[in-house]
Amino acid sequence: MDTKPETKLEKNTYHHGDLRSSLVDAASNMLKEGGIDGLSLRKLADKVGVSRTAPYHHFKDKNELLCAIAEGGFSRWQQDATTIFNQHDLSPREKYRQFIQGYIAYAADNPELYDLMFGRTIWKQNTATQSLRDVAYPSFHQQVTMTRQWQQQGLMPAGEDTLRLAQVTWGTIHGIARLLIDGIYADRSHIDEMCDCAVNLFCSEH
Amino acid sequence: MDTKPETKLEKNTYHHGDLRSSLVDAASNMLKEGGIDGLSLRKLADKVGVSRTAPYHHFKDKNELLCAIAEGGFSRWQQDATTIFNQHDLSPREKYRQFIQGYIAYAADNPELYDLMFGRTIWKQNTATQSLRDVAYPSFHQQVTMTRQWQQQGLMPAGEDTLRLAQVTWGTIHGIARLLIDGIYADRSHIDEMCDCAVNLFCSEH
DNA sequence: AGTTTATGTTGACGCTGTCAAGATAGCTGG
DNA sequence: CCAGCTATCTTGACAGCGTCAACATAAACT
Repeated sequence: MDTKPETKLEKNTYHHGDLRSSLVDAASNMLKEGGIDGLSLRKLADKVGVSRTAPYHHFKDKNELLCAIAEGGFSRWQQDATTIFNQHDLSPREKYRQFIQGYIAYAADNPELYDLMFGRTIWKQNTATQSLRDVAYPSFHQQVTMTRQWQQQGLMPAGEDTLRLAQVTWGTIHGIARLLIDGIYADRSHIDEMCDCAVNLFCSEH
Repeated sequence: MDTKPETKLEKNTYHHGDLRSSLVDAASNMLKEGGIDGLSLRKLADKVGVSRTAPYHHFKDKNELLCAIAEGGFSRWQQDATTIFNQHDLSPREKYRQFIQGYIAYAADNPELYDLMFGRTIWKQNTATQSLRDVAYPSFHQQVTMTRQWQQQGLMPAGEDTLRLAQVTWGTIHGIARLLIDGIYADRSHIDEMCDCAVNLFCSEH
């Protein structure tokens, strides 16, 4: 409600006190609004109530700030994913279906964040922070681990190489997610049907 | 070899004569080098040998120029695709495999162009030119037509809704292509194996 | 208490896309 | 052939961007 950055009381001190996390929070909101290009360090500093270059004492450049935001995105998705994965009362097939739906729902609910997490801005230029890598790589690797498990459960063809199978299946849900958040699949009402179709293709048993 | 834009002879006239297509050509090269963000209208004008704002007499803004480049990309891919599709001596399964490989090869060979053609810059903001739509929409639709044919040939499951099946299969190759060109799948040497794996999953007969 | 270190500020630079206004050349009609 | 119109190209200007350098303040440590 305040325009001034007074989270508690009297914050008109010279030092902000908690600028770094305030920046990440505000930047996450700005990202949600206008995407990566719409996230301006100058507007961000203005919104938090500091001068233009204050953020540079907490992030080397815009890329480091983006990596910090992405980090939060991976943490939150990791939570969602494990929640789905710990529903032991579901059949493997149903659990896989819910995983796919949850994945795409996360992307559809946070399109700009997903674009940041899995887009070229960070990975193509190879500018990921070490701490981002520490969160992201396990998330990538988990896809392979889960695929191996699905193969052992007889859900997915055991004959295929696990890594290739994981690449293709993740590629599928990533591709559908991207086509949605990039505005090519405009109709969001058929997500569930697409997920069902993908499950039918990938999973043998009914 | 020339720094001056003399394609034939004496072009030091006030009017360039063929500026529009020169711009699209040079812009396509710049796109290939530095991507969408690296494509600067000012540098482009400089490279072609005109002033900063000359391009604005041929394109309303940067978006219109990007749409013109994308248009060329769709035309060229359409040619590649029909070439593959007209190889009547191949089995349906082998033809599908080659289609997938050709698709991903096109993306991998022209990563920035592919990003432009199927990325959010144009489609998310809904800023596609009419003439771009006229080329792109048939290309999107062709995916559905081909899928129906593959279903009729018994290559793909006839029970699935054609549109959903097309969305999922295209999503798959699009997703793999994106993960490659966005730098997440760094190793390009396993593309063929991934394509084979996808074909195995999607196609019933062996 | 004095010095170092962390943090915040103002100024400046070069880059970007794009609008406005003026200059030039080619086309079209009398 | 010449007047006028229009398409094209020019320079000037503006706001916005990321980021570096230099300086100011406050906190922390010796």
